[in-house]
Amino acid sequence: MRSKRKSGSSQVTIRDVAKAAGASVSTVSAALNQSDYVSESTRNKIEEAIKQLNYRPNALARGLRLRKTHSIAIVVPDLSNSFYVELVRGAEDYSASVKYTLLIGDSRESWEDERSYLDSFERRRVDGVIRVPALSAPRKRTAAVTGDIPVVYADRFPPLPEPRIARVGVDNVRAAESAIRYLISLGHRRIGVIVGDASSGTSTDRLRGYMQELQRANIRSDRTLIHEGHNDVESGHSHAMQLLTHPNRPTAIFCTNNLMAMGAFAAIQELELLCPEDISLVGFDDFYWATMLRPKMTVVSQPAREIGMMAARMLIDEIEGRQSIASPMLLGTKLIVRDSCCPPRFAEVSTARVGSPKNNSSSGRKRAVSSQTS
Amino acid sequence: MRSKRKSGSSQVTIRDVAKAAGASVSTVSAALNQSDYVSESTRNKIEEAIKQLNYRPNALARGLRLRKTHSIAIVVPDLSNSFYVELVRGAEDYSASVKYTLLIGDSRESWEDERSYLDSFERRRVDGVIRVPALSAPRKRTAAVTGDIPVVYADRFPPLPEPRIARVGVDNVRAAESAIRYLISLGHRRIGVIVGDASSGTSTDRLRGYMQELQRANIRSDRTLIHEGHNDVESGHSHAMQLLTHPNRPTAIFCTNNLMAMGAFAAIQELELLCPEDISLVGFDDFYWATMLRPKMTVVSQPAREIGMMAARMLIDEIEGRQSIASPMLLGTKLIVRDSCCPPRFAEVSTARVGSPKNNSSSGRKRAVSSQTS
DNA sequence: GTAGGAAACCGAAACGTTTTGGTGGTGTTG
DNA sequence: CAACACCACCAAAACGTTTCGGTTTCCTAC
Repeated sequence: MRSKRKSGSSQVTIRDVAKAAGASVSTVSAALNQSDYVSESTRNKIEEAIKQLNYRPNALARGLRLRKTHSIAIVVPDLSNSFYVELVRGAEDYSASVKYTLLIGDSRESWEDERSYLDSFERRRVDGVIRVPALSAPRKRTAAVTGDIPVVYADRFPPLPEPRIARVGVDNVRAAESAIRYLISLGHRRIGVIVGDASSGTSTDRLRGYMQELQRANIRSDRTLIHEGHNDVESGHSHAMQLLTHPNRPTAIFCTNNLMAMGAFAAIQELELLCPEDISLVGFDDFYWATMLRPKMTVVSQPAREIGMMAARMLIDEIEGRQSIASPMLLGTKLIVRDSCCPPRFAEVSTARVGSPKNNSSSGRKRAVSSQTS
Repeated sequence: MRSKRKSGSSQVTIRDVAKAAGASVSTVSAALNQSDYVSESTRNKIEEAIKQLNYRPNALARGLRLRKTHSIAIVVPDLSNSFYVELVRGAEDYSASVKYTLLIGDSRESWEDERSYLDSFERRRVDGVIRVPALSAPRKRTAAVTGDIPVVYADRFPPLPEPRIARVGVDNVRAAESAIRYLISLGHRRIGVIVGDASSGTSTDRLRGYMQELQRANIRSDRTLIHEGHNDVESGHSHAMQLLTHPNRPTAIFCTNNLMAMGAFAAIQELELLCPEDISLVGFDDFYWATMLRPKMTVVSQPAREIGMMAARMLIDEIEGRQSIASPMLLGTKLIVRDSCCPPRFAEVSTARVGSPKNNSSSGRKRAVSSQTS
């Protein structure tokens, strides 16, 4: 009973074109793939026929025959995070420039969804896929699901490198270090950190950067200052709440992704604390709204678009059997200083110091103040 | 010289499965499509073989044979706008629930890009497509590019309805009316509006709502208060600047999309005006950051996800030849009152009023105040 | 004991491309 | 004139599925 499409011509094929142009199927095909020998006159006749019949080549048949679809896929964990939209656009731009189509998947941090996307892409025989694994994705080799096709990891990657799988992202350790170094330079000694889910390598790296930089400055790390969230606004909010209502609260907070930074920002506002006077805040990933908030947020920004482009490039290089960039390709981050940080109000610096408390207390305070006015 | 994939089995096909299971190709196919008669024992053997060989059905071949891919596509104009991400997710959720795959395109408001997406989807023989046309898309019938496949318009649609093409969105006239009515009830008389590109029907509808509501309140509309932007932050910013630096500036501004509202918000901040005391602001589309700004922004919110779901539903209904919802399906909007509006400071109400100025001035202010506290 | 029919399976033809290996026809060269 | 190269074109065989019609086997009923 189901009424099918339109009336007449259900599908116009290359055969129809051939007939109309008085040529053979193979000639039409040759003409289409603008190679091989086909005379000017027949080429014209063919183009005419194509326009006439409104012929659309069937990519399914083509892909089937060629065993190649000229398409790649990307699956990101959260399209509502502008960082990933930027990343996708980078990948899109590069693929378009080399005539590949990009298919997009949004796993919403669910391994189930990611798996189903990968599966669907694999059935569709994409030539390769860029993965930003969901947090809940298994950390073991997932060859089972991606099968035989080329993969590159972007942004996040599993702890131990897999043989034939390229990676591109940023140096998260150094990125975090730069943020912490900056805070320390302002005089902060009690710095809280809200990292993402430990299951993502990025979070552990960023935490490591935090630790290392503290250590370098001879600041004892305090476990109560380290909170683990889930890369979303909610957890940023709740963990910031905990940090801020702690009796001996930090003078600065570093959030390792933009959504958690937003949550922390909201928490600060709710508690009616002054930012940056009462509490300094550093976020991760630059995003448009960061400049729209008051105070404008200081962040360490990642080259999202470049990561996407690089990932696509490395993937397509691999697909076409070209030698590509060296695998763990790490791009640089940038600390963008805006208005959400300043020296701590009462240079609590002192209390964290190692030496005799009183001396350091006063000198520490002076130093902090002077560093503020400088 | 190009090194192909892996080593051995380039592709395992249904034939391999058949061989391994000691069955025929047709039986395996029957087993896969869980219909038809196939005995328990052979079904088991087949499943065993599938697992063993890690067989993945080839969607290309399947689609080719079936002339149906069980996939639909959506192309939205701006993935960095959370409204469209929500819309996409709605479509995704519905399609997934009925076992369709959703392909996503992000045209970035460029007709060239949109066209190329549509083309690519069409070649891929998706079963249908949801379009949110780019602003620069031609307003005439675009059958040429979508060819024969079912289409439904979501959110935006061309001025005159096309015969077999369904539409789903919101009633933009009433949505705008509700915003303006609210502002008027607060006592505003000079209300600026920044609408999107006139080429999208949504913008003209929203402008019409604005006009109608003013008229209903006997307020003469002032052409200098009407600005046409481009649905992006930049133009929101610049037009708000113009409105706010105007000698006789409005007491309230209504922006017809979220990005322009952000731009206006930024402009207000830059001019160091107090919102809402100096200037009230109403945005369009709810978005997460709206609650994070100070003041929290009052917006008219659209059911983005539902629009996406509806669009997918209507499309798939049409694909499967089912009777669907009546075509111009308009969902309701909601005015979400937050903190970005209050009665105008000097009830300039009076000047716009028709009757005796002084009376209305004072009464207007009082009324507004009470309506706010209620 | 045989006709009838259901159950379980199978072979082969399509779906719309690309590609391989040809086939004539036309110049050019020794 | 034979040999050869080259040009423009074509027929047919894949690519990996699904489906249509047919075949075997086995049971039941008369």
